Amino acid sequence: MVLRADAAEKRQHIVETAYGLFKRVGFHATGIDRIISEAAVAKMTMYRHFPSKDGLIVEVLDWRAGRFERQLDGLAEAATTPQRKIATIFDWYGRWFERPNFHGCLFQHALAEFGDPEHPVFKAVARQKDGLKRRMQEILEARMPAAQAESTASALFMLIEGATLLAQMGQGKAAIENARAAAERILAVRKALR
Amino acid sequence: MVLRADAAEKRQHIVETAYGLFKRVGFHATGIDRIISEAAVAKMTMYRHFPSKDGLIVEVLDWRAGRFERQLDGLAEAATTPQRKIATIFDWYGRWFERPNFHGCLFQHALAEFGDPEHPVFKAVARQKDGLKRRMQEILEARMPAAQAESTASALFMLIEGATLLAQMGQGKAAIENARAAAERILAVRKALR
DNA sequence: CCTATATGAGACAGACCTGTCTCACTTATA
DNA sequence: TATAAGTGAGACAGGTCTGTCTCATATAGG
Repeated sequence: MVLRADAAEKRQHIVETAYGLFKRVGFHATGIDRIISEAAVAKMTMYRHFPSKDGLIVEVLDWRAGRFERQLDGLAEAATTPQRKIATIFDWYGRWFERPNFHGCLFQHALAEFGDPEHPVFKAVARQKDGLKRRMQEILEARMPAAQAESTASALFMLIEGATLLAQMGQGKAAIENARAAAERILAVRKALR
Repeated sequence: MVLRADAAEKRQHIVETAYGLFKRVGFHATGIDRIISEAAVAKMTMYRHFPSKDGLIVEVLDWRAGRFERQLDGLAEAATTPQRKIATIFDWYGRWFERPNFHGCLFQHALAEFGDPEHPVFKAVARQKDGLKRRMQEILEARMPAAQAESTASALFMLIEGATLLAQMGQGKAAIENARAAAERILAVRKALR
């Protein structure tokens, strides 16, 4: 029972179309009818690929998280020092904030609409956020003890999430600059304490 | 044409009931029927007090923002130095995170569900967030030049918003500690540069 | 007492929601 | 060519949504 190539492509097309709508309109505010209409797909095609709307949301989030991780992996490869690896993450956010179709962080939005910690969407958000925090923590562990790396990564994470919020309110440019400056100070002090 | 005392109380009761539901359930996910049922109020009573659901949401946010500002005002009065005034804000968040009915920041959630900058709800969110950032900026201006106060306030704001996000994911205690430590370092460096 | 105001209860409209189902059609593979 | 998977189109069910409307009732002030 071979899955036809078309089927996989169509499935991915639904994911990306839903992604665009969820991002622009919101999760609850985006109806199934609108997703299938914009994707030019029959309703049953969508329901054959995904168990429910919530299931589709989780897949969209996981796909988006994977793309994010791959992009950061690529940037980290080119960076030589831990300090520069961290900088490339801030670079990524700085570029993201300036995109014309930037609408804030989809994971922050998902957390707002699905506040139940037992809900699969909540868990998908937690996976992505923990992934980013852990990524920075592991980078920092090359330069400081694990406990220090954790608290420092936590601070950098908070700066980035706060900057994303400011960016959604039209202050992205100043936010990423201030976040970067604060991060450099935190890291400089950490280094001095070593 | 005297407004009866009952009417004003009932109006406020609707606001606070809606607040509890929006906070726990979300904005789009909370229906009018549920609000009036929980408030034990007729539907027309609600629609006589508020022009629409969106109008009610804005009033809920403005009321919540006012309560927040008044609480911070009270804490700031007791604090002697700018440094301590800032600390009382972090204290407030630390206590908030530990509350059993903490469900994250209602304004962050509103921003997630109403992403259009022209929407009245978006503007209400921007007012609250700008208010917090400006509050910290004005405190810091007693100790540093305005430009430095702005970038420092921005960094503190980002730490707080990021900590709120972590708190919603069950890491409130560590988050506020790390945010406070990062803030102290940023302020210490700022002071040294003075 | 009498009148204006506020309310409770609930029907109602019109739209939208998720999810299921049928049926005809296309297309890849064996 | 024959078979089966995948699809498009759309009806359909059952529920929910916001917002309007009517009507009976309660109450406060003149």
